[in-house]
Amino acid sequence: MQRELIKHVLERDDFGSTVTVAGWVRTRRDSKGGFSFIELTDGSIITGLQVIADNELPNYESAVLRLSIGSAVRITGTLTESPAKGQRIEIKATEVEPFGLADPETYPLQKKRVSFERLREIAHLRPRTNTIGAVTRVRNSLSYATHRFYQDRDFLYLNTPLITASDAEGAGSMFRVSTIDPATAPRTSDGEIDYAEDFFGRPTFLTVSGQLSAETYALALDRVYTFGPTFRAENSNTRRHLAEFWMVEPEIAFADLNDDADLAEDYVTYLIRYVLENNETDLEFFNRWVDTDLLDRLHHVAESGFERITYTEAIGLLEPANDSFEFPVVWGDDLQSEHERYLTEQVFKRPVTVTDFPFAFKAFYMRRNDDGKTVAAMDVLVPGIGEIVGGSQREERLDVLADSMRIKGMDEDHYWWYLDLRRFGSAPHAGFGLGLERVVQFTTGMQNIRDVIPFPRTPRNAEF
RNA sequence: UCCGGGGUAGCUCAGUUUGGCAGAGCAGCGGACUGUUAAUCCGUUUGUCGUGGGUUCGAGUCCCACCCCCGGAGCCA
Repeated sequence: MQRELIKHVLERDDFGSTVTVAGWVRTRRDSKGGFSFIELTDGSIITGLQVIADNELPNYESAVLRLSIGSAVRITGTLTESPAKGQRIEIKATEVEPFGLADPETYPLQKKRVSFERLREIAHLRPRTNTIGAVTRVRNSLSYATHRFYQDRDFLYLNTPLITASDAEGAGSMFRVSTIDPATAPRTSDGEIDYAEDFFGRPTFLTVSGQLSAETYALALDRVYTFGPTFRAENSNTRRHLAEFWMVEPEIAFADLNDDADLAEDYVTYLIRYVLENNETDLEFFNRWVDTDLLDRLHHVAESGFERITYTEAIGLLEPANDSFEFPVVWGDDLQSEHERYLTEQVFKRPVTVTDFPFAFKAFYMRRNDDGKTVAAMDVLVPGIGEIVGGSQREERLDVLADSMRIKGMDEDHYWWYLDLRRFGSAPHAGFGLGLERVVQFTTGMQNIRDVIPFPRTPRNAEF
């Protein structure tokens, strides 16, 4: 169907030309001067296009006056310089072709602001709002920029499995994948459900990370990245957690923790600069309506970069402020949210990369440092969100890895292929995971992660 | 899962302290006005007070149980 996207129409200045647009009515205002104003949006840009519909139109009474917020319509008209403030151009309609109308008595969206909580209950209609439309465009930009960043650096895009048999990757509870009907489940002699009879002949789950799979390809093809959905069955009820979210996981061979941190910081900086350059109108909208410090903060990060400190240095910075914390700062304990916030929001006022955490509370695959106490791990923390990146240099020494697994109480037999990577042609390598939704939050100022993914999956919520 | 706050008109909320006629703004609808743009002005319709029990002459309000939402914590990205 012939029509031009509004974002392109708004750039034209060939007044007098004929243009056709299609979209959804945002508002209609009738003038007794004998015409109506129609504001039309089509999702291509946050700005609406103003259409003047004169009552000389043959279907003015039957069509134009029935257009209310949410109605779909195609309009052909003349590109005109706008005589009034508020817009540079407008369309003087010569043809108005309505599609589906929207009964204003029952259409849930209003001209006025609708709360984000309410919009989550009508997630199928919320993409029609300014905010969710802008979030969607920024999210798209971040996805595109991700591929550009890694492709430009010779990374291979790798698809790792969503269904996995590793039941202890160490990143929280998993969703079981099964074709067994609980009512007629096959049982073992001791009464347990017999997963040997299940589809894959063993217990299987939705992945909590593609990392272990990605390592196998990094140790063959040098540099890879995954970009896909990830699942956590935790009963998390916070504005920072989802049961289904999207993660980007690069994995690089012949690299140490410093290379890893460099890559993470370059990548996040690239993302921020990309949306600053390509989503200007959306970011201005967020800066005005959602978070008035947003643009200052993004420019500041894009220019001043990241602070990088070790866990031990972080403890040293936190200890003088111990009185202000609910949880005391102790070397050997993991950093609490309040500690992370203090570092990014009070001490440095910008993103902070914390490295070299104690071995005791980190994952088995992280490379043990020479001090015997810490591992080559890193977290990238940002103001307002907390952790957006978690990564490490991987343990490439077979004997040390096996030792770590024993200490963590893991069954080496389940990881025979992972250990094989260390038996044959092992090499130093590193990687990290970046939470896409948390970056969307950081770059839009949106407070709740449920509003930066099209259809959020959280405990008790899978309606849409 | 734990702690705190909340659930009353289509939406946002007041009313709960001290039990006594179910309220306001916005939206919608009707009208006025106007190159308008969160338009403005006048008029007007709208209720399973989250659900189920209980106390009481009488419960939105008090008691008990449960459900859901939001924020904080934990888990993490």
